[in-house]
Amino acid sequence: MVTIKDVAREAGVSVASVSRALNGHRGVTPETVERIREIATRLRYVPHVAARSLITRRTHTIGALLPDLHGEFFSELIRGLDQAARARGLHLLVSSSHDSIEEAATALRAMQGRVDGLVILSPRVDAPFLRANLPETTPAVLLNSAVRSPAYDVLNVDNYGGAYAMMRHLLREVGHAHVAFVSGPAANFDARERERGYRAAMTHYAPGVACDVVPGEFTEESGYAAATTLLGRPDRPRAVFAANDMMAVGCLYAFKEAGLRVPEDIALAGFDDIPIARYLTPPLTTVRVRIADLGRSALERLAERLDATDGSPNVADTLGCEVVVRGTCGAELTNASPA
Amino acid sequence: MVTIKDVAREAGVSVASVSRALNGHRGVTPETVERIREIATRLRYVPHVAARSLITRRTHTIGALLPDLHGEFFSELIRGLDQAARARGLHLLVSSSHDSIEEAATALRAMQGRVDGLVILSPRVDAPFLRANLPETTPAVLLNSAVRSPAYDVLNVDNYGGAYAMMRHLLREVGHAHVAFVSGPAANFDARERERGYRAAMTHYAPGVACDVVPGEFTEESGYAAATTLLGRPDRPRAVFAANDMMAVGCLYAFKEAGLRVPEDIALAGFDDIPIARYLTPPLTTVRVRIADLGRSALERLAERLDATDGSPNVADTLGCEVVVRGTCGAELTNASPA
DNA sequence: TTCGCGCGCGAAAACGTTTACGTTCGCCGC
DNA sequence: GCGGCGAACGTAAACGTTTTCGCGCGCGAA
Repeated sequence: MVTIKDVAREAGVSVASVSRALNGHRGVTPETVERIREIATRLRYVPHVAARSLITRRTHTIGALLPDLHGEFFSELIRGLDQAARARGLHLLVSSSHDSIEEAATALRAMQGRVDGLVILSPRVDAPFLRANLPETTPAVLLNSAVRSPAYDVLNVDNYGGAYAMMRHLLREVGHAHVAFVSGPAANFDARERERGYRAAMTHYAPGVACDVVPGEFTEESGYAAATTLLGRPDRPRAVFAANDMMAVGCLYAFKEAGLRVPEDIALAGFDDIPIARYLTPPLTTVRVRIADLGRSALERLAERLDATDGSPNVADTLGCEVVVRGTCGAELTNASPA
Repeated sequence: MVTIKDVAREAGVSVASVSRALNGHRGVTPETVERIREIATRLRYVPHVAARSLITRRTHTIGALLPDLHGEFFSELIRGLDQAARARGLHLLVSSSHDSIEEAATALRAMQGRVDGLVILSPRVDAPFLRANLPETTPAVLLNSAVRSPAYDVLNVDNYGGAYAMMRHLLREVGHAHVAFVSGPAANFDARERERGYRAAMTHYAPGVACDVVPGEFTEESGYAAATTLLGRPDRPRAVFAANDMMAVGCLYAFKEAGLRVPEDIALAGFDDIPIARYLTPPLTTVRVRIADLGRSALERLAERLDATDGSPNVADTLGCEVVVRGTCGAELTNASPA
């Protein structure tokens, strides 16, 4: 293995000069820099990462702590994180699929000293947990978290706004008089925000109409079950808004089984825009979230915090999302008919 | 920050004893071990990773070099890698979305010294590339690679076997007399293997019938285009096998547009079992690959190699896949009709 | 001429571990 | 009683960097 000493010897200078030259510090003439550079590349010198971070106390690595999430969401998030990290010369250490909070704690502890900062996405993580498991010197940005603390940056998808916008679309633009809502698990922050958006939009765009919330669990099966209860009522709703796409899929299957036409007999909308959404028949109207952007922003926020030596104030911010109109909401039907 | 010295001082022993005690080496009495352990946890001592790997020359981290792949494949692979890594106390450094080979090279170089070993999945990586960019001391296992070299472990999905099995199903069990094949990009190793499986099965199960291969690019659009050319022929095929699911999706849309019923008028099969597959109408018959298992195996292979000081011989191995019969191949039609 | 100052550079300390090598001591066999 | 030996433990070197400090020197200003 070739070390900095070999380069120094070959160049006839001290190791200090080599270090300075290669790191672009001042105190070495341009000619010497050039010579050292040339020799370093010729010898294929690569600085020893551990030795360097032993003294600089920087790893140039950021950790991603993720729950057991699947499919597109996961890969899009990593894609965003990875791209932004590479652009800044940082590395990405991932640790995913933590079902339990204990697992997350050990994972967090194991990352200790390996990372300069953390991106944390976990529905169960709260402030006390972080205080207990995260050394306060390590900066962290929390994704989709209910935590509001000056100690951490928080970056959320605008679940409230997205749900509100979808409801606006259904009630005002498509013209449904009433919309039922299939909610997500109560413990989930995203789910709560989406329901809040539903309720707010109902009171605004359908004043006097009572909210109609059926519980779900973010799974296809729970969506199917929720749809079944809705259809079992004497007055079945003419439009259903599911708090995520998987439940919307469950609803769609239940509706088809019941012989209902979507969207003519019953309209449907989801949330997330998973890739499946556009391949359903009919394609699912839903709310798109730019996951990769979320990851990118998170990493950039973190990188800034690492560069800034002083503590600029931590902030909570949200990332917008947009309504994608496809086949299930009945928008074409309304547009086709004369206004 | 609390170091090993603090623990030593508190326990009234030397740093050497602390190191030995905490690492489970012999040469220290059980009572002392216990005392040191207790003090270490009380002081929340965490060994400094960089200092340790500076001298042990181990990072306990493995790197994953991945191309720009999307969706389920990516996340499933990482899931498998991550689980196996965690089980062995290893960490996972990912670097993904490398379109060009140059990008992959810099990524590989940047991982130098940060990882003990590598899992590499990249259609473009070949032996010369690895020799040039990978220090030969770093073990690597290659995923879905055409490389056959004693220097590297190779772990492949059994694309040949999967394609062969699907063709056997279509020709023999469903009873199609002929099947057309939409191939993938020629540069892609997976694609070539799948085509090889198609051809072999044709000569075996449909001797005398000529192979019928239409080029595709693994994209939905190319699948749509391929289907259009097939339908434009005077004698359109009664069954089509697409080299991956996305192209099958494209075919399905083309068939529907042409007013054909699937599978009554034309049968269809894909390869990969992406999540979309089961939500298509009708659900897509395809070949399932256990991606997470692939990741798990890769990491375990690598971990073994790291533990084994001597060079056990490197091997090339394949991971099986299975035919999943759904709606598009026409199997129920045949089964419903009297044999 | 002289003083000071900045620049280029080298020597060496420091970072926190692991581990090779001593040293002490108790014990066992003769 | 004595030599030898192994167990328990300490000392210090080593890993490869970065960075502080100091030194010499050239140059501009007084």
